[in-house]
Amino acid sequence: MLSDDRLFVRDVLLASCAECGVRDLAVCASVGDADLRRFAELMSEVVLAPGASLFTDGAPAYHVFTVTAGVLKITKRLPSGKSQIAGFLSIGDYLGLAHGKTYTCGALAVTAVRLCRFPRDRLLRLLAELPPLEHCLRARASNEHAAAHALLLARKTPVERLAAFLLAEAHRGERRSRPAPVIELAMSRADLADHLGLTGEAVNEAFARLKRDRLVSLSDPAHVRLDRPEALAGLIADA
Amino acid sequence: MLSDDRLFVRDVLLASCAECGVRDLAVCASVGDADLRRFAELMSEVVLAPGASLFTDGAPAYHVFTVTAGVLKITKRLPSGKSQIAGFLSIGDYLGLAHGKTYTCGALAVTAVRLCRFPRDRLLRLLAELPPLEHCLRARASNEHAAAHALLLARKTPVERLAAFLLAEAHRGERRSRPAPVIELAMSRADLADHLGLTGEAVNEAFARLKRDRLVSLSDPAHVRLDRPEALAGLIADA
DNA sequence: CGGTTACTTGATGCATATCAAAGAGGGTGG
DNA sequence: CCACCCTCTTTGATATGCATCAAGTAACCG
Repeated sequence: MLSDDRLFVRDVLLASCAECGVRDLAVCASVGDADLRRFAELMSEVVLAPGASLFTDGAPAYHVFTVTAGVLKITKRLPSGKSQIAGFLSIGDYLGLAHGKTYTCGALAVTAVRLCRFPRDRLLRLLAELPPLEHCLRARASNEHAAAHALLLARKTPVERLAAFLLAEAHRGERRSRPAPVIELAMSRADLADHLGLTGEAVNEAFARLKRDRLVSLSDPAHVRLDRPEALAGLIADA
Repeated sequence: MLSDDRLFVRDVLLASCAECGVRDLAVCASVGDADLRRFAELMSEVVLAPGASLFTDGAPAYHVFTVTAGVLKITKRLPSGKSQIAGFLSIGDYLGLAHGKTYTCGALAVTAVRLCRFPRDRLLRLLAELPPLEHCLRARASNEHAAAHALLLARKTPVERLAAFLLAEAHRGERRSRPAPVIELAMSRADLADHLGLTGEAVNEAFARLKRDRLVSLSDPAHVRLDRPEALAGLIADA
């Protein structure tokens, strides 16, 4: 996906961020006029053609960006190898400020895109001196992370949900009795169904399938033996 | 749901938390022996019969609890008025430490339950002097909150997902152009479908239904006019 | 003007919700 | 101790809804 041939970078230094028409839409608005010059000195401009990749999931995070025009899609690699679109960014949004040293997601241009680019390490040093900007960045980051995470969990089959629940219960039980091969379900099927977002019948059918495939065995409705936990974990497509 | 007749509270002060058999399973383990006496002085014991309510969603949060036996279900009231089971708690878990002054969820006994009860305000004062305990509490709280939130979003129809997305886009657009009656979708149907966890056809069908019900109108595939945003919001059963 | 891509529409099949009812377990009262 | 009733669990039949497959239409580009 590293189609850098379609990625055009022009190190054009604007006269000043002060002249930026979209400044008040972005985090840049929280930089006072006094500090704006030092801020602008870090910046260079990037232009992407539609479909071009800005950075990929897992790549070293050298830069932080602010979108000044166009739309990008943020992709997230799933454990299964496939990737899903976690969200879209447009004018005024920023991206690339990962916690670690690599990007935790990929970014591709949907339309033609124009961005302001900041070297990550130099921006981080500057952040320490500009509390309002840092605050602004962190606030936006947490918001968008939460929203993005939400939709990724939407598609789950009854078997997947039940498997996830059983493994979670087994894991929680491990802190008491070590091997924890049998878990005790104190709640009714109806409560379990409610919690998993299913009907009682669907929960039962899911249990039936797990039993048929010899993944679990039930001595009675409340006691579930996990015969092949690793196979159970395999059912959960993506965490 | 306030079946307090079935809620038996015995103010039995244990000789000491030091004799507690499940202490090492709970957050109490992070209280050193030296501080344990002051900690134990706040504690009283509570016993619940199966089905009994410990506290209800929105009630004033006077106490914090640690489960020493049995299983509770945590219920969360949804905007639509119905409530859903957000999770189950058992031995070693604690509950009731809300951020505000009221409980953000309800708690009902599934089996017979025994708990240790601590007055919230006095515990909070003690927390300030016991950093390890506070750290332990906060860590557990964030984990379980995140896990609980995840499953609540599982059941969404294509129309609900699309409506939520359109409203989010409209809201995001408001920071640029004020009334924002028309939103521009730069991304393809396929990208949109991927993001919403649907197929392109399902997205289309959802658009068709929204058009048929006069909630939105499309001049072309990329421009969506929200004719009745409030009705759109009504489609989203629960946030 | 032909080719390509994206959007839209229709037909089919699978999976789960919904509706309905029959067995299993536990508790109560006779 | 037994019979009865009640709740929970389990099973089956039907219907809806979304995915999948397949084809047609419209816009864009060479």
